[in-house]
Amino acid sequence: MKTILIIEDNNDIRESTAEILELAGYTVHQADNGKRGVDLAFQHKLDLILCDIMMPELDGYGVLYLLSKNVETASIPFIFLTAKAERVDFRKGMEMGADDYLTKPFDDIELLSAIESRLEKKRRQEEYYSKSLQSLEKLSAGNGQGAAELKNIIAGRKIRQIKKKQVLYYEGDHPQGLYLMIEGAVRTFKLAEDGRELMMGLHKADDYLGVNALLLDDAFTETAEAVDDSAVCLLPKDAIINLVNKYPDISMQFIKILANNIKEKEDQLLELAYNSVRKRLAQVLVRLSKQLPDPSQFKISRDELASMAGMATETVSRTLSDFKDEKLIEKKGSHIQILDLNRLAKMKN
Amino acid sequence: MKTILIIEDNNDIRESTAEILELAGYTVHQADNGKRGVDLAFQHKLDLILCDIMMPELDGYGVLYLLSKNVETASIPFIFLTAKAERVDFRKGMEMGADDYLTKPFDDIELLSAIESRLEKKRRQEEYYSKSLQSLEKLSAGNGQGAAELKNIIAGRKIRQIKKKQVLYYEGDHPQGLYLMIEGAVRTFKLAEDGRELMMGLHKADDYLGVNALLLDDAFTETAEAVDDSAVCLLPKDAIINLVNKYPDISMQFIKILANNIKEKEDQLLELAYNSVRKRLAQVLVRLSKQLPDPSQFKISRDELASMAGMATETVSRTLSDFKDEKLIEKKGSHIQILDLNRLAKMKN
DNA sequence: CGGTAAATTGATACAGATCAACATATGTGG
DNA sequence: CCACATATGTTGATCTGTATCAATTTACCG
Repeated sequence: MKTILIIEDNNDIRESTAEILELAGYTVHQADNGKRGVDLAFQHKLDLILCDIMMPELDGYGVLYLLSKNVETASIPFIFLTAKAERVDFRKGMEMGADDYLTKPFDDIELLSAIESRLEKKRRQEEYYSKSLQSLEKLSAGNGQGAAELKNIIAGRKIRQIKKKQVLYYEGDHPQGLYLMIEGAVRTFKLAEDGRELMMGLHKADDYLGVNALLLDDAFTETAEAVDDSAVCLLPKDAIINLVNKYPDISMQFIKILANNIKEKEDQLLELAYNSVRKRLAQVLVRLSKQLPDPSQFKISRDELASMAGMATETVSRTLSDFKDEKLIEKKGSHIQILDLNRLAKMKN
Repeated sequence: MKTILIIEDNNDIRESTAEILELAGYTVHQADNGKRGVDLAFQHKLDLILCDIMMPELDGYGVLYLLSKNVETASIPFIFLTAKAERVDFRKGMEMGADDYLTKPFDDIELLSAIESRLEKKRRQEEYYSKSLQSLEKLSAGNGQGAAELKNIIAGRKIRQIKKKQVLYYEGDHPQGLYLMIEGAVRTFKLAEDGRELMMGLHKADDYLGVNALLLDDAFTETAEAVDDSAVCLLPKDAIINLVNKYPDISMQFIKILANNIKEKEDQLLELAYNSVRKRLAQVLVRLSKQLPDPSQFKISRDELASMAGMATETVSRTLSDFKDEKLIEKKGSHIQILDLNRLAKMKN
């Protein structure tokens, strides 16, 4: 039977909720503060967590943060219990990776249906993505012995859902493992001293994330944030390091990833140093069109474009308007449609 | 006894020179055009090459170019034979890596002493650098089995001298192997479409060059040019690839090099995108001070600084003058002395 | 010591940032 | 489903940092 953890400082609420769940046939663990909750989550194999936001010691956000940083607990469905359905809180929680919200007071039906629907969703997702995983196997490429083991590791890992705008990891965090993207898109960026951000890369299905930090055994040098709802698979650090040390075909694979990365960065440097804003933006559009699922049209904010091309958002706006006048693109709001990719790619300074 | 190859289309000159050399006790091979000369150079183990510049089929520069691209022949002393001692020719030849010039007509004494002095120089250099190699061994670091083999490879390789401004390889060339810097400094740069160059890196003793291209088995994406007279050691491609595939400690070493490289490039990107010219130049000076042998003072042209910081040479001039006024540096011609490294490093936008 | 290359300085032009006002989209609650 | 609110995008006016062009001055090397 499924196991559920309740983290809630109010004894009445916690115990009555536990009672309901036990009656419904779940195994229940209880924690009366965040710290204990995290401890319990690490000790037991859980299927779902209910967690209050406002708590002494360690609040709900803190719990979620700690759990999401650990490989084992990151993919456990997480439902917040909250007194007032405050807008801000809701957003913040969802952005951090909570799966649902329950507003107190809730009745039995509300509670049980939220839990069931969440567990069911999880199940369906796992089923769905196990298919994606199979298509990925070609990625962990080839014939070597290492490739086979890598496939095993990938197949055995849970898949983690990431909602749009949610952060996968922050610059300065230490890597838990290697992220393999299953679906969606994630952007990585660095922050300048003045807070402006510069996009370093855009990653889609089949890409590895955090290769650098993992292999150097150092902190992340970039922040990774989901552009769309995405799915990633976290391959544990030790297993990967082990594989790299054991199988030349695997280490060669990573070497190639790194070396290609360098090439890209060098090109970006050259571009940034000597190309006009016009040309830079055109290149960004071309790159996006190649990397995003639909090559002819996509949604992207001016802010993101600006941080990709290293310029001001207003300038992006103006330049896009120019492009539109020149029949290179069509645009409406944040929706951009490429009309003449060829001419964009050949744009001169 | 030493073996010498003469490449010269004029039969009289070639044969009389060969005669002199044979009388002096050298083994002599002769070629009456560039192509045949290159063939002979690949077939025989040579100690020195004499080569005419003006020849049909393949001229002296072509011969030198082809030989310098091959691992086996790159370090053979190369002396040009030339009719008029034209300044331009001289420069060009020396920049391409010729070791000496003999102006026709030359007498026996001139010829023999040039050859002897060149062979002697070579010998002394090898002796000198074999010491450098020993100090390098710590580089091919550590304890693994691979490290030991790498040491062997390095110890067995000839050392190649590179004169200031000489090009080690061009963007688009295919790598022969991996360059390990023994002494001096080499800069790598990329060319923008309009011909301006952007410096990607500055490499000094103990650095590997061309890691990227070699491991990707692709063309060089940058041009490498000596900043000072330098010495490099060319480790043959096959041997390195072999080592990487065989020993995890070696592949890990390269992975670290690549990953660190990416980090650097990312920082440069951020810098280039959002920092003022002032700050960028300051950072470049700081980086130079860290990478060059003498941290407090060095010689560098405004052009090079400009291409490192991605700006116009005039702007470099102006900014350096500002720095001087602010007592951050002292300068005279292309000679720069750092006065306040700390304040330079902390320069704000 | 003279000729050439490199560095400096001044004047000017202009791309793109910034500030500000406004328009349009997007999402939410009634 | 509409109306409101907030976020996002657009456009205009202005300012500024840096490139560019041109004229000297200074360094460098045989």
